[in-house]
Amino acid sequence: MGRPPCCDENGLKKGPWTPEEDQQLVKYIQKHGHGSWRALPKLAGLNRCGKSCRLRWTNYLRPDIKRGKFCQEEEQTILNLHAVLGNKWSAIASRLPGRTDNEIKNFWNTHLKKKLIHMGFDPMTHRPRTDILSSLPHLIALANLKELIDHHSWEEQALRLQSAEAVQMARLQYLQYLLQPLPSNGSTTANSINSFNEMDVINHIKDNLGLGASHLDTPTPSLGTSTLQPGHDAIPFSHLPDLQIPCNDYQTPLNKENNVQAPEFTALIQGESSLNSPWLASSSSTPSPSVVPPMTETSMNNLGDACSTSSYGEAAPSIWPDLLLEDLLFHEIS
DNA sequence: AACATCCGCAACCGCTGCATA
DNA sequence: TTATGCAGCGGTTGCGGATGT
Repeated sequence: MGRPPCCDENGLKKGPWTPEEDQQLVKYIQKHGHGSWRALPKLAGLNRCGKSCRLRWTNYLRPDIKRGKFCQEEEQTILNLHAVLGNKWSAIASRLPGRTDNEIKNFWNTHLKKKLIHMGFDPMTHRPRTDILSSLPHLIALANLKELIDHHSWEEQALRLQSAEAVQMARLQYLQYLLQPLPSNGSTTANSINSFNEMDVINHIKDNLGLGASHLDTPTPSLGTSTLQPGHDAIPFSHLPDLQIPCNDYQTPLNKENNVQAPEFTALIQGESSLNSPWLASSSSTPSPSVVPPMTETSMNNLGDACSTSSYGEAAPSIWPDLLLEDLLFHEIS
């Protein structure tokens, strides 16, 4: 409370540590333990503040630190834990032996966060982003998810239920899109759904599905074979609590009332479910060149099929973008 | 080859929570 | 109960190397 920064005192050294300083610190701690961090620098003969010494030790010099790249399992564990705990880096680090909170935080900020964003997820909520353009990859992934499930007997019944839930979510996204303005490019007017320019919508769909003009401009399907490419990145849904934990009252990640000792949580943080999931299994054996699985003809159909059997559509307002997108996504291409 | 930009990481800063007097 | 000191945490910064132009 109102204390001056410790390093301001007496011109204590800041910045990168030299090998000599490292050696001095390690030597002292190995001999005496760190004891009081505030007292340590003087005792160890270092011209540093205690805080700096503590950080250097915990983040770099500690003998049990594991160095090198994060493996697939570690990455999945971080995703799982972050979905539950949020930015509680030290809590996450405590579940990853040899990794420091700083390292995990850096890895999150430089890799995982971007990855989730690219896949159409909000990195804070781990849920699909609410604007359609950024969530298109997610919708694509959902469709592929269903396709995948249809070709696996693996926990089929349970996953079908989850798939149905996911598809419902996709439909919700879709509706949300209809209720949001497109980014303005001069030809559209914000906040007015009736003022959407038809070509804008079509172009956005084209751009974001990565489809050539022919796919939308002609009725001939040319999306290639309908196989899910195993080399592509795993769908990250396995870490989503509502898809993985049989828990109806899941709340926000930061809600301290979550019972983190529940067996479901234990399974979650150990990545049991996700490690057994077919997409992780398929991706772990192959490098992941692309974040977004490709949309295939079959996955398009699957998404369409699932949506056509849902009751959600009946409640949707009957407006032209609805029909247009239904056509584009579910009928025209197939 | 030179310069600009991007990226990853180590370290710092400021805040919070806990222990203690 | 309040003030103080400390350790720990999370956000942010800045440096150096890698990559692109």
